[in-house]
Amino acid sequence: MDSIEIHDTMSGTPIKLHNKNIKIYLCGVTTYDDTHIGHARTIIVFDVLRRYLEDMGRHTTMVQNFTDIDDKIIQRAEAEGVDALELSFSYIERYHQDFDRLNVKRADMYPQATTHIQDIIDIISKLIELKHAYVAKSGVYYMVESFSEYGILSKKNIKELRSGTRIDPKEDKHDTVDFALWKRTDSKPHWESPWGAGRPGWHIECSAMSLKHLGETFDIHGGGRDLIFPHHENEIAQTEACTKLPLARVWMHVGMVTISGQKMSKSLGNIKTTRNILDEWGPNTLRLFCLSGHYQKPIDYTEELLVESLDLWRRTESCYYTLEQTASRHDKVVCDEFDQALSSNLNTHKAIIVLGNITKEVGEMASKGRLNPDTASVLYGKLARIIEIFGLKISRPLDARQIQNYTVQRDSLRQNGEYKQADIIRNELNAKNIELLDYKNGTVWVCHEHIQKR
RNA sequence: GGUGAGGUGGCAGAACGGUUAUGCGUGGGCCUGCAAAGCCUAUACAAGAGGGUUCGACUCCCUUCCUCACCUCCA
Repeated sequence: MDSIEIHDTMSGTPIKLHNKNIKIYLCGVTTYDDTHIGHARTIIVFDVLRRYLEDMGRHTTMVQNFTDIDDKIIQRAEAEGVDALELSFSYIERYHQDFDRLNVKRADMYPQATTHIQDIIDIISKLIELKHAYVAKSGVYYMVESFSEYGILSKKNIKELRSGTRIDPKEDKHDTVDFALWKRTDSKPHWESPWGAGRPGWHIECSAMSLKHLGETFDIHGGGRDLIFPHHENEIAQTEACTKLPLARVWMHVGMVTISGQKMSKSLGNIKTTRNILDEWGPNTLRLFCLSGHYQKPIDYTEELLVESLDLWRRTESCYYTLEQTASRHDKVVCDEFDQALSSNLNTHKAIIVLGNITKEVGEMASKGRLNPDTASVLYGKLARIIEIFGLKISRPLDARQIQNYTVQRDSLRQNGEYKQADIIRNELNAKNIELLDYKNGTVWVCHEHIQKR
């Protein structure tokens, strides 16, 4: 399988990705708080996309930004009496802790707005020069009217947007739909610019950083659905006004995580943090949860869905160890159904069913004593590859040989009818998250991930 | 109001113009020294409502009702 197509928000159609090197810009987070599972979902989806592309032999370049200066960060810092940039820094650290635990591959680069101030100033200057932006008292604004394609991504028209907007008296922009590129201010933090001290507006950092690190046109620009407007629309206006070229070949947007049908958001106070879920359910369950639905659709957060994901993970662990201990070869094998699912718009929902089917198939054969080393080898190869692409991680025991010895020892005790002794060994292993599966043809040991829930 | 996505069996949630999605749940059974895990089997014959196209629609078209998201910060 060497082709993959992804649904493009701009055209509303699937688009094939042809390039050998796929350049991806993912809009990351604003660093004023811990991430929640909505963020995690988007990032996990892109992680799987990347892993899959790389498995196909493509090269990927992934750039994911941190918006580390913004009004919210400043507000939060003031409330806590700390420095805004230090606050950002600490949340970036926490971000990495969480997503390393989630086994998300690090992006090739994590550019930050505050380390690209000169690039931001440069692109604003160019926009002013090209008459797409103007300088006002309170700062520099983008002139939306000047960009004829404005609204092309979000399918909005300027007139309607105008009727809906409120005028902030602090802003002296010419048109209510115009948005800030540079906000003039003397309060900290601020940077010097040709238009006085201030800080960048939201949106412009992504234009500056994607242009700098990925070039004028790259393959995929992505993020959560809620970024379509205004964030991505404004990025298009900014970048394309400068380059006259399409910013991205494909716009890929991930659906929201909802709670009882409503979007998870700060204002509603229905947040589940990544860290919290990770502590309770572990990385693998959370990943399967995030991949359980099609990425374009919302996923409703429920404990039941997490339990289902956990059950699947438990079956996957058992299946993996069963195959590993039966197989004669341990190399990766392509699974067509799985690839078909992922290559058509990254249908992880379908791909997860393939995973479920493998566990079922193995369970069936093992329970009937029909699993032979050859079959096991093929299935092992498929499973191992799926686990890799999904970014799951099988837990490993400290001393596999010792467990193997105990298992053999217990077997002989059982054969001699010394069940009490045998059960002591089993209980000891169970206490260490080692489960013994007594199949017809023998016993397989499984090392389970320690998970707080259940 | 505009734009986009939806409304499927007890619940969650797919694909597809004509064949069992799948998972959970529920009933019964099997395997086992006992467990655990697993297996077998049964169970839903479902498509918001109303029209139309078709030999045939859950799937296409029209109408209508409802839900969600975005239109202000948001992954």
